[in-house]
Amino acid sequence: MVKRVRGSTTGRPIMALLDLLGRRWTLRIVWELREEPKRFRELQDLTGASPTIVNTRLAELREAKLVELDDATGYRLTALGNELLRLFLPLHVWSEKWAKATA
Amino acid sequence: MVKRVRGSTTGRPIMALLDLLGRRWTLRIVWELREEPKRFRELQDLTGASPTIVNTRLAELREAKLVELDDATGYRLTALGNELLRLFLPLHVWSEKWAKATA
DNA sequence: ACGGCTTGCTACATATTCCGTAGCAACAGG
DNA sequence: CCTGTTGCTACGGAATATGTAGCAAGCCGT
Repeated sequence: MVKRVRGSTTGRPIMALLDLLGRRWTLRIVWELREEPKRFRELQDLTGASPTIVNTRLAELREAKLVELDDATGYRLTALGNELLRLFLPLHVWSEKWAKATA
Repeated sequence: MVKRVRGSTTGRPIMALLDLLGRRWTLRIVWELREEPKRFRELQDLTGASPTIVNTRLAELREAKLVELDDATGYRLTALGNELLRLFLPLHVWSEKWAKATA
């Protein structure tokens, strides 16, 4: 497994971030963790992704220090991950507007 | 080509949006269009993605009314796309902080 | 009218990634 | 023990991405 981030040879953090978030299920998983911690299988059921992918994405997110595993409660966002999520929260509102515009 | 958005059977716009943005190169392409319009080959060179994918993503983004093609200048964000981008701009600053934290 | 250039876009074979199912080892409770 | 839950992995087939080549249409200069 390659460590280097795809398409981001520039070394610019924003590129690495866009690459990380631009992977199937990554954004969705972060989103599902927005409120309460979730178990591995919960994330599986909620997203509908295969365990292979859930595991891979969780590993990437953990390495990126956006997600951590608390044995007692499950996977949850780190402080850093929460900051990121907060940047994404306006998307929820905006997506409603977008849905109307594209309908 | 399937119209229905992957993994978003719920009908919730946020899921459709997260799915659309969570595809390889989508976020990156939107990002590259943040300032000036770009030509097809410019996007190819900037991102390093294959023309097949660039074309596919541009088609998706155009259908989502986030990107449009102006013959004179190239691909650019629509008004809607610009709104979305503005929600993402704080990512740029945050990514620097994130890079330091993960280093 | 011809060559040379750029435009958006496509074909096709290969490589990578993802999916779906099954199942593992560790642990907890009954 | 038996059963259930935990995180996680193996593996074969399906979907997606890559990399290279090239097409048709338009423009520009000669």
